[in-house]
Amino acid sequence: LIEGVAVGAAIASKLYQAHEFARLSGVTVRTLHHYDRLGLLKPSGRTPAGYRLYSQRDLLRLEQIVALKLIGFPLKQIRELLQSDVSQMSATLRRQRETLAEKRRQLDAAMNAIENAERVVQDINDGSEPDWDVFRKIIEVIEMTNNMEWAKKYYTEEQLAALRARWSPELQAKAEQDWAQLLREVAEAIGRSESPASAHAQSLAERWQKLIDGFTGGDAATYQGLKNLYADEANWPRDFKQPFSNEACAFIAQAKAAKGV
Amino acid sequence: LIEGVAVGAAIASKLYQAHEFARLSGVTVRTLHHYDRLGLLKPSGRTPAGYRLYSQRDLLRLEQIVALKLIGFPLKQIRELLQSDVSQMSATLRRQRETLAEKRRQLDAAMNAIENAERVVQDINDGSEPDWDVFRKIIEVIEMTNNMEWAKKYYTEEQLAALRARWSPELQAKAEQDWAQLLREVAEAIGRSESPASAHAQSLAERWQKLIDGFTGGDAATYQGLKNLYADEANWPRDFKQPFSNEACAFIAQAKAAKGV
DNA sequence: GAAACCCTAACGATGCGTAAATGTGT
DNA sequence: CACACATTTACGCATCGTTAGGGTTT
Repeated sequence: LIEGVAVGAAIASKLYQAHEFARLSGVTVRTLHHYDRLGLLKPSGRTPAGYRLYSQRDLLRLEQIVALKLIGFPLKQIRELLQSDVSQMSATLRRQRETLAEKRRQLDAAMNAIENAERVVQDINDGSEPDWDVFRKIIEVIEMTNNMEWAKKYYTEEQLAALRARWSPELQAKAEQDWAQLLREVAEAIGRSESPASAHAQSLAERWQKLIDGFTGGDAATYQGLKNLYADEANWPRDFKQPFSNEACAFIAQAKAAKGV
Repeated sequence: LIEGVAVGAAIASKLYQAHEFARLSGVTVRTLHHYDRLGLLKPSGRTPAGYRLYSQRDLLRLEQIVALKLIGFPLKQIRELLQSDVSQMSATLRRQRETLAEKRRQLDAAMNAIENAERVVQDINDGSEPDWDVFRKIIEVIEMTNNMEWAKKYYTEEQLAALRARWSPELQAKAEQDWAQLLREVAEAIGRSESPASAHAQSLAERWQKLIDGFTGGDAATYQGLKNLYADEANWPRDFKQPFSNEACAFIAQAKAAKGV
């Protein structure tokens, strides 16, 4: 008698057991359980023993779910989308595309960093340097690449293209050394209370400018971008450390100002 | 006395409390706890009260962790990497780059599907069709785009470029209708036990070939790719359903064979 | 009786955010 | 006394995979 009811229902529209339905739709039975518990896709019926029974309409809904999942929507949002107004789909799709685009940018940045690190490994393996040094440089390159990603917003596309063409990890390494040396000398000059107007201070200021030009390629617009970057301290990432002290910067600024005198 | 010990340790190398260390390194205190529990970064010491104390060396290690996380390594793997041989870094980096590349491909596929869906929404909004129809088409387009992603591996880059240039969602819709109509007629012909050599069967076979040519653009190499795709049944995704029945396919094949007779 | 399904319940993995409850003292 | 910071413990999130234990029978 009870079976008769189930058969009667089955006549109305073929009902599938979990595994059939799963094969039909390309998902696993576990996934069906999951969606059931989330209230995302409740089976149309149950057998007296509690077995889930899915209908054709369930299949349609599941296909919608799978399609929306394909384009990256989380299940929670899919549940809302499936009962929301279609007129909002346009905006929703656009937002989702932007979300994915952002993820893609991050992936690209990471891949960029890896490529740079791989280049360092290549270069160094020939020199057979100590392990810890190789590793340290890898980390450095990754951090640097990341910093550059962040700094990108201060430059235009053309400026970035020019930078990429000119600025290699080797140049970066050389520049870091030069900056370290120069900053040491500036600190000494400040320690000796040298006048910013002195000939020595002027030569330091000149070297300072040369290092900057080495980075900007002498391009005024790029230089402006760099200045904007340093001025926008409020938006620096927490792990960005100004490479020079404020005193050193002030000293050089005074030296440059004194030049005209 | 006990404090004296802590101070003594602090003299050896400045030690930081959790929140100082967190600010210094750009992570949260919670993250430090997490890494501690994972055994990824144990603080160098503890105060008598159990407060974590971090040293400069800890900072170095944390920077390494952060850098490796930046390029997408999971924490578990980072722990292994930090105690593994540097000589394997090259291969590890390459694998990681490939992993990220795969993720990027999936993102691209999803964005592609969204873009196609957006175009459908645009086109349909003008016709002011019923909501359910709009939504159904969106889902269809997403599924189709996904199928195309999967099918890509059967074609060369040039073939795909040509396909993209020629094959629009509109053409796809038209083609689906045409195929449905043709398949109906073929099924009827089979039902009537028509001879594959009959004139009617020949015309059906001709239309069949025309539809295929419409997709391949008449290019023989693309046609071969398509045949490879259908031959590689073992690798079809679970949700790919052959658009035609085996009987229909056999009937057309016989009709083509009979043509020469 | 056995094969082949079904069910629910619950842990695992990923990387912390966010309390809660409680102790310390930079 | 109170403020700021510390500690441990544990739930939450997202999406199922994977047993485990125990019924049902397309």
